[in-house]
Amino acid sequence: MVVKRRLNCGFDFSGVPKAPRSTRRKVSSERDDVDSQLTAFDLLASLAGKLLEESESSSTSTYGDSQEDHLVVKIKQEHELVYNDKPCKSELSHQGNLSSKSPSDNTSETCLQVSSLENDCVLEQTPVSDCKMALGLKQPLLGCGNKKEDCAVLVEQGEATNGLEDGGLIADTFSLKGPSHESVHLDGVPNGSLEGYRNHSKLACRDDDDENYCTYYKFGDKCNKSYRPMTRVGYRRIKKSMMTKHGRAVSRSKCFEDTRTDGCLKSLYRKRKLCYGYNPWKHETVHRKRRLSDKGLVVTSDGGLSSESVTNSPQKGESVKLSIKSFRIPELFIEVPETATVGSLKRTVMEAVTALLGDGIRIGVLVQGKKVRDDTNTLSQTGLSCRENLDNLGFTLEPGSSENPVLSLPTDSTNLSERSSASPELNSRIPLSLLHADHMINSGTCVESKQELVPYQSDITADEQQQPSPDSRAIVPVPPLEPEALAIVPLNEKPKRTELSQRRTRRPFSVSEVEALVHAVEELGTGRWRDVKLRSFDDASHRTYVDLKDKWKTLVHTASISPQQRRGQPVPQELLDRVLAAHRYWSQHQVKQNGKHQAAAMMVVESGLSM
DNA sequence: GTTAGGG
DNA sequence: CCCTAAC
Repeated sequence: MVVKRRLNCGFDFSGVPKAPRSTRRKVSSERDDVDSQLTAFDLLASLAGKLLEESESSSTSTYGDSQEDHLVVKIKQEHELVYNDKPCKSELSHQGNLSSKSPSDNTSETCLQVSSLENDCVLEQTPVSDCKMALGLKQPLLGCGNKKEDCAVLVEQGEATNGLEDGGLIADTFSLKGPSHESVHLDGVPNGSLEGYRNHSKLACRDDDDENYCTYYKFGDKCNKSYRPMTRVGYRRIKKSMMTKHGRAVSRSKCFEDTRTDGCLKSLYRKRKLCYGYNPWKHETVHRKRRLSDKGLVVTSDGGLSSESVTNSPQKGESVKLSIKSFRIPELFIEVPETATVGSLKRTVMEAVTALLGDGIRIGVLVQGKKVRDDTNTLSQTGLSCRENLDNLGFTLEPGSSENPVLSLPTDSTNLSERSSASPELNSRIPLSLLHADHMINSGTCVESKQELVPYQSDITADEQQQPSPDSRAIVPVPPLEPEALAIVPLNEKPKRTELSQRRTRRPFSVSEVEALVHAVEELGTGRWRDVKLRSFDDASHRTYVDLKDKWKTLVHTASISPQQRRGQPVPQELLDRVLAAHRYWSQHQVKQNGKHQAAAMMVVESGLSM
């Protein structure tokens, strides 16, 4: 099996096949110009940054709460088969040795908590000092909940990285620790149980009302090889969700059962800043750990970027008070070789997150788990006029835009649905990735779905999806908490490309582009695609010279077949004739001649003769 | 990093 | 558009 790495993040690839350039390039370079998009998140981030700056001088923030703030990166093994029917203990017994708690990192962090009060968005600065990363494993956690598929390994984040290559860690949970927590954090906080959250002994197993949660450590090749799902021998997939955590309990909304964590907006803000060239994460406050397998590793995040735990305060009059406790990073798929270092893993996750956020994020509103798509309705009309309902209010950070959208996509998916013959309501629940981009493009309204670029999944969807088929974790944006969508998702279908390396959105060449291409090739020939790119498509960042080469290839083919056989947007015959002429000419003259003008002139003559 | 060609 | 090989 060929191991494929999806990111180029400075791994040491020596000895292993290199990842395709096209893939490695993806994360970092294909979003250069996407930051111009002003999204709600931008506003939020800007506000956060502003307030952060202002508060840096006068740090009078609420320290009390801050110590309970921490960011947790959860990684969950997607292959529940690994754990099913296997006592956790047996897997754990010989695995306590990776523990390498490293309280050396004294990085001080500042988290921002966002709350909206009386229509004014207030950012409370809540410094979190000493966000340690101790990538060590705590003692094996022997407890195991009912849902073994949820078994995960908690790993303290830190500098300690050695030994992981050999560890054979099955599943992990990353946790960003708050200052007051020396121990492992569970990724879920029992309702209202901060004490339990802090209690190490209770960390072993979360047993929520909603779900039992087993966390444990698992090491050794035995685990790796014995229980590896047969479907993906060479890979490990780990569900990972990044979320912020807060010690105190918040909403009991069923919608956010696994996300009752407090927010650290700063984290998002900082990620966002990365997109602008500033990389505060270089200081590594992100805590990630990896799961290692014999060949590769896939880290994914849990579903949709759903803001969790919206709390509210008693309201008076018309106003609505709410606070956003946390945001979650959308689905992330990462593959790294097990020979990669932890540091490179960090970079990988960093790049993935950056790429994700860099494409822009939109805010979605959920009411009782249902996505509210009509932006025109008032809150009261949406049913958000009372406090009780506010408990069911949620937000999602949705995949935003891609670069240079042809048309601005509406913030809701109604538009997409309308193009389909089926009912909008139904289609609104269809994972966008299942709506082929080709269809949308060829349907005449050339709107590129932004959402197909960066999918997300809701917690429930992600979790439920992985159960019937580990490999079914398609990168499909499924509206959060709309279980109906599950019936549509082909669970048995094995998506070819998940992870980050999604296929680029198809961007048919326009006639003008074809004309420019033909013109350039007429002068430069067919062996200088880089020059063609620089000459005529230098400003089209989405057109690589490989694209141009490929397009020329198809143009030649198109020009060679009968018009009846051609598909897609018709290319003027005049251009096709020029294509054939240039192709003929350069096939004979190669690229050796530098006398471009002369060559071009000769070509014109010859093409004239042939025509 | 580019180019060429198959998929 | 992706992937790989070759340079």
